[in-house]
This record gives sequence, C-alpha cells and structure tokens, in this order.
Amino acid sequence: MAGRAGYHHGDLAAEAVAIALADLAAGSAEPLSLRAIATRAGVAHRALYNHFGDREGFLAAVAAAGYAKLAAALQGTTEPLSFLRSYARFALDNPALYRVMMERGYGQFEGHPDLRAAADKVIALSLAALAPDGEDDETRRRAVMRFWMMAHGGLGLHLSGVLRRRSDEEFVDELLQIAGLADGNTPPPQSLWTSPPPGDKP
Amino acid sequence: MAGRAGYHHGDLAAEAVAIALADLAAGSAEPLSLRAIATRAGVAHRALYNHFGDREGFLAAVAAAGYAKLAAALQGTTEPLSFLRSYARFALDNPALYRVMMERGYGQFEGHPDLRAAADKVIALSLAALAPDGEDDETRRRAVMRFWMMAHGGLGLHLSGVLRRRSDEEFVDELLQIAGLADGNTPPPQSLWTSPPPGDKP
DNA sequence: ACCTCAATGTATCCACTGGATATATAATGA
DNA sequence: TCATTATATATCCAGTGGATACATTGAGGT
Repeated sequence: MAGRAGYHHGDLAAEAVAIALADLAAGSAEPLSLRAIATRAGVAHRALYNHFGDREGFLAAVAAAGYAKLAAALQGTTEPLSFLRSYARFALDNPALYRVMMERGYGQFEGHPDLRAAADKVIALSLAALAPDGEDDETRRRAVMRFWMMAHGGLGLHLSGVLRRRSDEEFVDELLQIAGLADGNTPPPQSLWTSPPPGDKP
Repeated sequence: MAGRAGYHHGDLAAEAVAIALADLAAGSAEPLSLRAIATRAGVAHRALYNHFGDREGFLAAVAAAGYAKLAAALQGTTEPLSFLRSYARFALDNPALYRVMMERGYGQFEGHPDLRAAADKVIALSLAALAPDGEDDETRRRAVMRFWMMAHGGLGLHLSGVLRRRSDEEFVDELLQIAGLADGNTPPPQSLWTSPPPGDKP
C-alpha cells in the first residue's frame, strides 16, 4: 500500500521521483533540493539517503524516469521526420528534465543500471526510426549520431537562449530544415540569431 | 600596480577571474566557490561582491574571459576544416571552461555586455571562416548554425561521456567525417558508442 | 506465535555556500 | 584639505548535502 499513515512511508523512492518530476515540469529555475523534496513528501530529509545513496544517485533516478518518459513519447515513430518532431517536442515541453537527463551521460552510468537501461531503450528506438535497415551497422550508428548531435546541439542552443527567441513550432521547422528533413511546404525561416549578428549593416 | 600589500588589493577582479580559469583548467569537478576563490586571492569572500554583483555576475566574467581565449584560438583560421579543428581542440583542452561558457547563452546576456561582446567576436570569426562569401546572409547564417549544432552537440556528448571513450584526436576525426569535412585520408572510424548499442548480436 | 534482523525513518550534528547589513579603510577629485 | 566614492572587512543568516547515532517497523525463519 502507498499509505503514509505510519512510521514508514510505503513507497518513498517513487514519490520522491514523482515530486522531482513535477517540480521540474513546473519550470522552477532553482536546482532540486533533497531537503525540499523530502519535506514535501512529509519525511525527514535524511530518509532519502536510504533509497538513493546521495544526491547524484537521486538525480540518476530522476533522469532514468525522464528517459522512460522519452521512450514512451518516441514509441510508434517509425521514420526520421516524426521521430525528430517527437524528440524535439519532448525536450521543449520538458526543458528542465531534459537538462537533467543530458547532464548524465553514459560516462556516469556505472552504478546506475536503471539509468543505463532506460537510456538504452531510447537508443534502440533511435536506431529503429532513424537508420536505414539495409545499411551496415556502422552506417546506421553514424546516422543516429548525426541526428543526435544536431538535435542535442540545436535544442541546447535553443533552450539556453543562444538563438533568436522564437516559438517552439518555428524552431522545430528550422531544425528540420537544417537537418535536411524538411517536408518542403514550410515557409522559409527568418534569421536564426537572437539579434543581428556582427557584420550586419544596421 | 598589482601589489597586494595594503588594505586594497590592486586588481581583485582580474585576479579572481584568473584564479577561476586556473581552477577550471586544473580539472576539478566541483563547481567554483566564491569563497574559495576569495580566500585564494587573500581577501574576504565578501570583497568579490563589489566587483561582480553576485555569483552569476562572476561566472559571466569568467565566461567572457573564456570567449576571449576561444576567439584568440580561432584567429587565423580561414576555412571550415581548420576552424572546426581549432574549435574542437579548445573545447577538449578546456572542458570545464567550455561548459561554463555554453551554459551562458545569449538569453543571459542582459546586464553582461562584456560577455556579449566576447561571444559576438567568436560569432564573427565563425561567419568569416565557415560561411561562403558569395552566399546571401541567410545561407551563411544557416551554415554557421549547422556547424554549431553539430560541434556543440557532438562535443557535449563527448565531454559528458555519452560516446565511447576515445582519444580526442580520434573524436575530432570522427566529428569531421560526420560534419562532411573529412579530408579523405583519415582511417575509417570504429563504432561510436560507449558500449555495444542495443540490438547488436553478442 | 515469537523473535531476530535488515530496511526504513528520525534527530542532531557538521562544514560549507551564497548572500545581506553595517563598518572600516583607502584612493580620488574638488 | 576634506568630502565622496570605491573597495575590503566583520559578522550574521538561511539553506544545502552529508555523517553518525538511534528509533521504529515489517518480514522471515524458527
């Protein structure tokens, strides 16, 4: 039972991650605080350390939940265009969560098998949707990497405000064009920059 | 004079940034601490607040210094291949500093004109080295964006350990190939992944 | 049914951080 | 010379991640 009447909570780990996800979705700019989350779960802050070893362990669990959400969002996309759209939409709809996920790469997977498994599922979906079936493995991986670099780089620049402020829709269209996936009937984009780049005549 | 004998320091702002740069170069993983830097400069931690308004102001100054270093590294590159090489080398040689720089996009430039000016110089160099002269402005900007997405995304994935661990040299060659800038006589790269991607037969 | 024990939660401490306020000292310009 | 302004200090605060010691509980073995 998930009751919280007694001394024990029931499923603290799950609720803590859920609170963190809600927090990130709410768009608060401050970093997640273990204490705040524990308090919100009605528990002493030190209780969290029983489930996740330390802050990084907790964030790994949050990131794993994020990858699971992303995998769910990517399910069913079978070709590059819809895949990129879904991927971009996820990142744009969950910018803070996306950041947490992307700050935890394969390099930090040791000791966090759940995170690795969740991320691997996303990679499998990427391979299926992006890479031509007939090609050899190396070519397929190359295609996924190319996509990932573009999407990751473009989304990062967009989310951190490097690019001219634009609607998400407009950005995705832009990204599709730059990635060579444009469907041809989107209007030509305007300048990419936040403001006139140096060298422009006023 | 940069003397530090008396009550006043001489040039605290410059020394604080220099200490931060040295710290980032030393590769310590912990985030910069104003107090630690002030102590290392032989000064009360509150003295820094006179020069930079708050922590974010200090980091903006550090990032600006980083952009200046990057601009210096990019000076003289006149075509895409050498530009990408220099850019990648800078990021790989100064990963922590690169992170600080990239976390502070145009969106945060308000109130930090120095940071903006330094970043604009890098953009001007990018335009000059990457974009064909004959093309119209929109095409040139598109070329720079395409490069930046790839480089930024690829470097981010490499630095955060998402990709298979490889030497920097190897990674740059890989990046050149994926970006379509390979000079043709580099050996074919191996798999990109940290470990066998899902779907491989063992 | 009992009873041990591992899992989970609490209480209390610590070092450290960014930041605020009030004060002291030095440099500068009228 | 002297007031003003820039710079540095002293001292406080709330908040954070983490450590140690202890309390409570539920599950398994007998």
